[in-house]
Formats: sequence, C-alpha cells, structure tokens
Amino acid sequence: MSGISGRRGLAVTEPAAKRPGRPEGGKRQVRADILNSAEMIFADNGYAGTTMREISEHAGITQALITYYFRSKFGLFSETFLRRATVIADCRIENLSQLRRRGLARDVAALVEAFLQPVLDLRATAQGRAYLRLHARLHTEPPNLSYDLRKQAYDESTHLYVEALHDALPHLARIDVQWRMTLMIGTYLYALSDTHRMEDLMPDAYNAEDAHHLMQEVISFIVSGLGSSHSQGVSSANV
Amino acid sequence: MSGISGRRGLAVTEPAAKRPGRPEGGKRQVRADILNSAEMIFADNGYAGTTMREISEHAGITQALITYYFRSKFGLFSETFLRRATVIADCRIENLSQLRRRGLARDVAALVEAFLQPVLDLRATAQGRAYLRLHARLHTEPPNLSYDLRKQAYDESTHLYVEALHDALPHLARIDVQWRMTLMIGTYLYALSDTHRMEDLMPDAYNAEDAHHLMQEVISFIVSGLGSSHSQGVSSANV
DNA sequence: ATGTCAATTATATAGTCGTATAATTAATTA
DNA sequence: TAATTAATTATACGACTATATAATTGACAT
Repeated sequence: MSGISGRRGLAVTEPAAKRPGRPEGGKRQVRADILNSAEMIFADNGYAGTTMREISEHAGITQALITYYFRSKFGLFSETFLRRATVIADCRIENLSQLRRRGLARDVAALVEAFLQPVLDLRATAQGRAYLRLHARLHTEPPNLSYDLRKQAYDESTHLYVEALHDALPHLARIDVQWRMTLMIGTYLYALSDTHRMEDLMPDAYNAEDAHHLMQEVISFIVSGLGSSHSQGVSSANV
Repeated sequence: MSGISGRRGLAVTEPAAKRPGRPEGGKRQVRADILNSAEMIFADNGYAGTTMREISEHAGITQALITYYFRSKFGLFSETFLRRATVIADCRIENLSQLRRRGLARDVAALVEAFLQPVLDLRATAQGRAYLRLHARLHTEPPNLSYDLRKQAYDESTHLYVEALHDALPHLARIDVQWRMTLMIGTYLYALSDTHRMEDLMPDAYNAEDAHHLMQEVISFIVSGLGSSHSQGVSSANV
C-alpha cells in the first residue's frame, strides 16, 4: 500500500516484515498462525485439495517457513489435527473420571454428554468449527493419511467409553456396544460438521440461536439409539 | 485375438488395442469401464486426490479418452456420482409409494427401511461399496463440488420422506423431523462407509451374517433416535 | 468404392505442486 | 564484541497436473 515500507497488511494477525532475515520484535507466534490457517484450509479443501501456497498466503508468510516449522505438508497436517485432538481426548477422559466420582457413570445420557461436551464447545468459535470439519473429513481421507492419526489421538478415550457404556448397558453384548459407539460418532460428526446442508434442508427455520436446540436433538437422538432394543422395526424383509 | 502382438492384458476387463484408431471389435463398453474405475478411485482418494492418469491406467486406456467421453475431470466425477444417485433416489420414491399402497406409510421402522434399502443393497458388490464411500465422502468435499450434485440427486426424495415421517410422528414439530432426518443420514453414511474399513481390517472375520446384524443395528439405532422423546438425557448442564 | 464419422493413441503445453537450498537479518551466547 | 544460532525471504527445480490437439484406424452409410 505505502511505497517503500511495502507492508501488505493482508496477514491474519500482523503486518510482518518483508525483508529476509529474522524480524525485529520478539514472539511473533507465527507457528500458531500457520496452524490456524492450516486448520481453516485443510478443513475446507481436504488434504489433497490444499496447497502449501494457499496456507502460506493465508498466514502471511512464505512457503519455506512452513517447511522450517513442520518439515513437510503431512507434518503440518498431523500437527494441525493433533493439536486439538489430544485436548479433546484428555477432556473426555477427565469428564469420565468426574462422572465416576459423582456416581453417575452408569447414566447413559450423562456418558453421552461427557463424551460430546468437548466437541460441542468447539462450536463456539470459527476456528473450532473449522476443526470440527477437519475432524469429520479425516474419516473419509485415505487410510494412510488418517488411520494412524485417529488411532493415536482417540483410541484410548473411545475404548474407555465403550467400557463405561457396557457397564451402563449390561444387557448388550460388547460388540453391539462398539457398533453403537461407532454410530454415535458418525451421528455427531455429521451433525456438527454439516450445518450447511442443514440450512439447505430447512432454509427458513435455521438460526444460530438454535445451537442449543441442536445439541439437545443430537443428544436425545443418540441416547435413544444407544439404548434401543433390538425387537423393534424390521417389519418386512423387503419393502 | 493375437494379430499384431503388443497386447498388454493389464486392463480390468479386456486386453484392448494398443495402436491408435478405432479398435476392431464392436461394443467395448469402455465408457462403463471408465466409470467403474473412477468410482473406485474417487471413493478411495477423493476428488482432489485423484488423477486422470490413475483412472486411465486403472481402466486400461489413455487419458485423452476420458476427456473424449466426459469432457473434463469434473464431468467424469459428476457422472460417476449421478449414475447411481438417481437410481437410489428413484428407488426410494418407489418404495415410499409401495408403502402407501400397502397402508404402512405411518410405520416409522418401515419408512426407515424403505429409505435405506437401496443403499444397503449396494453393499452386495465391491463396486457398490465403492460408491457408498464416494457418497459418504461427497458430504465432506468442498461445497462447490458437492452442493449441486447432492441437491440435484437427493433433495426431492429426501423431502418426501421428511413429509412422510412427519405424518408418522405427528407429535413432533416439522423442524425436529428435519433435524432427525439429517441425523439419520449422517448415521447411515458413516456406518456404511466405515464398514468398508472394518472389512479391510478383518477380512476373514467378516461375513454376511455380520452384515445383516449390522443392518439391524443401524436400523434400530435410527428408529429409536427418530422416535426419541425430548425429556430424556441432558442430566446436568456441564459435566 | 468411397467418404464420413466414431474411437482410440500419441504428443504437446502451460501451469502448479512440494520441497530443497542459498541468502539475509536479528537475537543470543560466549 | 565476536561467533553462533534462530527466523525469515527469495529462488530454483524436477515431477506431476489437467487439458488440448493432431494423427491414426476401423465401422458404417451411400
């Protein structure tokens, strides 16, 4: 904009220096800036659909700086995902402990809430919603990208909840609990990441105020599904 | 068959000619071959992660032939998706009509089955399972890719089922029916596409009985979720 | 038989991708 | 203060991308 000084002012956080070399001030938190940009763009375009250039432009730095901090595209992707995933998993584990201390660990609804609370909270910020989309998308990315990350981040906490649910639903076989846990994850991932489609299906009635309503819908849907008895439905073999 | 030797024999279906020009026999159904290859590869790698080369090699033809039949990469993607989507949507509509004729249109479980039957049947073949993965993945692809396709293919039939479900669950507000319909779609998409990963992980332990069992799990989970009453759950505001 | 059209390969092109490396500047340390 | 390290830009590179075009061959109608 302003001639010689040549600051672009397009970066998300700060103008940033344009000359090579270490910039003057301390603490530029450019690392976090890169992660935030990556979170947004990976969420929107997926891994293969995202370019390093796009991220670096969004973050207001050069591509080489991404390599400097994260070694490679996949290194960046991995850290972007794990940054929040570990927090979510830890929070779920802590919530479960709290339920146990309060003697509520056999209440299915309480377990579902304890499991979902960390991701529901993410809906409060645009950055958090971006992560939710990234998270949902990871389940459809090629296994060589997603499998280890999912396993590393979520296996432990998910297994703890399967056990807790099995205690809360002792009449179910363990494998059935696992399936229902899977269905629950699919339900919330789709619901939380695909608000656009919801708006499409109900163009007139959607507003941000209904976030709480959606939460209740999701939780009651899941709680009912988890506790369903096999007898119902399946009326005729072929319709 | 031999003639000028250079046949490669690597194509999925037939040896195919190597020289330029129109090949000798009639009816090579190469168009369908391309669609099948595209279905597989788009399903595994997503739109951005798939290259025309990969598809053409898998189909045993040259890249230019894809452009010849489908104009562009997106043209191929679009036709790959719509080829089965229109069949699924039509089948759902027909199933609903049949339920109405048989007086079962107010049975929630019957409605769920009628809606799911076309996609459940796709699980019978590897090609069909590939489409299911592609279908699930479409919901996380960038909107400019997926929006119009989804809308064009599924909006009509989905709206018909929302109306039918509203008739079957008259105590619910219409918007709640729409929420639950969305949750149902998320549940089955995740369940059916994730199943493929299960098959990959334990190829030996997977059999048709388990498939039927899973189907019942999914249906009863969804039927319970659809009919859930709001009162349950939501025990304490913050866990 | 002959000319037109359908179906295919071969080749070229302009652009974009991830990554590697060198140059540069400031902060930190000895 | 001198040397080293951290953080940044600039530039280059080979591989790969989607697509366009030309050449080639057989089928088919006249």
